[in-house]
Amino acid sequence: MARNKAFDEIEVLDKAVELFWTKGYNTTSANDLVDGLGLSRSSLYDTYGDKRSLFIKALKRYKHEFADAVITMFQETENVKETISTVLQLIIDQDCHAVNPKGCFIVNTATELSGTDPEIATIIDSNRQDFENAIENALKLGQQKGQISSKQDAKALARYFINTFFGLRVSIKANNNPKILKDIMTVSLSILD
Amino acid sequence: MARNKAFDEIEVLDKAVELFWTKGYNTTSANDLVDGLGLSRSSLYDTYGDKRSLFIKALKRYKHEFADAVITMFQETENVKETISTVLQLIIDQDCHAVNPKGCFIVNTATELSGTDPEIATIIDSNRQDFENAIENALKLGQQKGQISSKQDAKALARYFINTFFGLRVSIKANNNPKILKDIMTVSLSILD
DNA sequence: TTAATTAAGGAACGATTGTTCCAATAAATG
DNA sequence: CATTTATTGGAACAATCGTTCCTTAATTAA
Repeated sequence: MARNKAFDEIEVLDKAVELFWTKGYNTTSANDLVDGLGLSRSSLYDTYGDKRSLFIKALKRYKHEFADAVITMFQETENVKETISTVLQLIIDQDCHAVNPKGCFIVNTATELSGTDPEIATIIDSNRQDFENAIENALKLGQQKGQISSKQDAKALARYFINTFFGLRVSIKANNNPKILKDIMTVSLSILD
Repeated sequence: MARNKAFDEIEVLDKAVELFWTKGYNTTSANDLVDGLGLSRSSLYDTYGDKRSLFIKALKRYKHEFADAVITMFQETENVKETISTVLQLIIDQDCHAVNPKGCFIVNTATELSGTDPEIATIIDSNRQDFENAIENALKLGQQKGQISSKQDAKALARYFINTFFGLRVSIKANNNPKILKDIMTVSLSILD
C-alpha cells in the first residue's frame, strides 16, 4: 500500500546522540540536526516530533546504550575494585587525548538542563539511582568476599564513587592532562584499601 | 564638564555574575541582561562591550570574589583537613535546600564553554591550577605537622580534592539530597586518615 | 494502474537572537 | 549660560531560532 521508511530510525537517533552529546541541547540548532542527521526538515519533525522530544529520545538512547552497559559491568563483576578501576580508565581514555572532550552526555545534560526541565531532571536522577544501586550491591559482595575493606558503608562508598565519576567528567574538560587524571584515579581508588 | 556615571559598574557586574551564574551564557539573552542589570541596552553596550566581553568580566569578577576567597583559606589554614571539610560543607550548604541549585559559576562555565572558547578555557584552567597549588601547599604543611597521613603524594591529593569539589557541584544538580551529599563528604575526607 | 505513504526541498512563519544607532533628556563643569 | 558627557528609550538591523506547510517525487501494495 505504501512506501517504507528509507532510513533506520535508530541509526539516525544515534547521530542525534552524537550531536547533542558534543554540542549540548541549546547549542545544537534545528539546522545542525538537518545537516547532521541527513534528513530533511520535514522528515525530521514527522518522525521525532519537536527538538525537545528528539533530545529526550536521544538521552534515553544514550542511557540504554552506554550507561546501562556500565551498570551491567557492576552487576556481573567478580571484583568491584577492578571494575571501578576499569570504568575510571574508560572515562579517562575516552577524552584524555581529545581536543574537545565530550564528557558524558548525561552529566553534560545534568549541568545544562536538570535545573530547568523537571522531566529531564527525572531521567538524570533515575540514572544516578540505578548506578548507586548497582555499585552498592557490587561493593557489598566485595566486602563479603573480603576483597575490599569493610570499614566504610557500601551505600556511602557507592555515592562517593559516583561523585568521583562526575568529577572526572568535569576535570577532563578543565584540563585533560593524563597525569592529573591518573592522580585522581589512583587516590580515589585507594579508599578501598 | 560632564555628567557622572549614575550606576556603580561593579555593582552592575555583580548582577551580571548572578545572571550568568544562574542561567549560563547561552541561555542568558541580551534582554535578560537589560532587565536584570537595570541598565538600558545602550548603556550596557557602551560600558561593557558585547555579551561575551561582559561574560568574561563577570567570570573574572566571580573568580576574584569567590574562588580566590577559598584559595586564601587554604593559604592561611592551620589545619588542612578542617579547611577541606569547611569548603565541602560550604558547597553543600549553598545548594542542598535550593530548588534550582546554582552550583559553581566556574564549573558551570567549564562544562558549557571551555570546549569551544579557548580564552575562557584558559581562565578555567588557571583557576584550577591556583587551587591545585594552594591545596598542595596546605597539604604538605599538614603532613609536616603530622596532622594528616603522609602516605599519599600531596599534589595527587590536591588534584583528588579538586575532583571531589567538581563532582559535588554536579552531584548537587543531579540530586541535592543532604544525606547523599554528606556521604560523599565523609568518605572523601576519610582519605586523609 | 491506482491509492497510500514516505521523503525531500524549500518557502515561509513569527519570535527571538545580539547588536547598532539615533533622538531626547539629565546632570555635571566651564 | 553653554558645553560636554551620561543615560535613556526605542526603533531598527540582519541573522538565526524552532516550526509548519506545501509541492513534488519516490516507493510500495492492492
